[in-house]
Amino acid sequence: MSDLPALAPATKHNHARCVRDALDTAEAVCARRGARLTALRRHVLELIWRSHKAIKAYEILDQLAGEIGAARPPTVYRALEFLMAHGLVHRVDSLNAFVGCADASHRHDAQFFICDACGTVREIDDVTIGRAVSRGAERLGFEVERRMIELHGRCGSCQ
Amino acid sequence: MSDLPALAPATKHNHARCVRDALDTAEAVCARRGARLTALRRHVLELIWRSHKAIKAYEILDQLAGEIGAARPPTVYRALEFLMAHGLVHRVDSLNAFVGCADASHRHDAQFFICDACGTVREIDDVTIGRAVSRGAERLGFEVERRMIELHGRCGSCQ
DNA sequence: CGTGAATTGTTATATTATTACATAGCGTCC
DNA sequence: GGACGCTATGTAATAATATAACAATTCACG
Repeated sequence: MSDLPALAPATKHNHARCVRDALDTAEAVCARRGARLTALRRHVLELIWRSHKAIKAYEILDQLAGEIGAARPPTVYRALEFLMAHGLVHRVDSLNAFVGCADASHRHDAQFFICDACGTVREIDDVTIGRAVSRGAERLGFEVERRMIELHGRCGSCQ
Repeated sequence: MSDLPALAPATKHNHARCVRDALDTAEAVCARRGARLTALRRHVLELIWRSHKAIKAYEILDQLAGEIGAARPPTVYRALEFLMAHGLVHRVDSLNAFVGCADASHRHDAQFFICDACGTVREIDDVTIGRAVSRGAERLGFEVERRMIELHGRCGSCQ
């Protein structure tokens, strides 16, 4: 399992461009809101986008430490908190890890398909799933505020 | 937020019986499989069933320690591992906590509705949600092995 | 510039979980 | 019944994940 970009092989994927787009979107989103995408936060976001796998907070920490010299947990967790607050990054609860948001330009539901073989996390927003959940909630009289939908298994190229 | 049983108030709920049923089912499931529901494992299962909230491993540990005297993390985690392996308990990843399985008698999909106000976790098996997920996976060529669907919000009585 | 708010640094600690190895219980085969 | 082997439990240490609390710095804005 390399650290290089992991995506379905059928997908012609220019990852440099993929990262650039993510960072550009992040800049735009933050600018629009008057939020400060500082060098540190941007750097953390970039580390997260090095691959399409979920990355752990302490992996980010190690990489930062290797580059900046000093880095402590709060540095990373605060950056993550900011990035998540602005929808630029998602936390994958079942992995205690973080992944770049595939479409940070607007708020949306998301479901995560996590390949346990190669580690790739594929984010989709499937309205059918969303609606099914909403109807289930309604039947229970439950008001949903946060949805965590994470499916583990094997991606197409790892089966 | 008390530690007493928490369920929708409309639900007339005899919790003593609810626990007894859970333990009986557990005995039956284990007997059928030749698995040993030891005193310790049974005790942990009982602690988990004290309420319909998710309980943390270290809360179980504290309660055990108060009763048995000594108790160390592996004791609890091993019991949990056993109980989960036999479908008697679910892990709620978004809470790092554990909840009794509402229907341990057979394998099934599950979705969890977690009230962030009172802590109650309601487990349902909604085929519509299940099917929607399966179709989404199919479209991606993804083979799902484990589903984690946890919806946070407010239950009917906490809105 | 000077000021207040936001950001980052730093130390310590809390919380969650596992590894590794020792001991004890328990079934079964002769 | 005793030796063997397997499963379960005890114990100590530590790894992995996350937050609290307070100090120092930076930055926007007047």
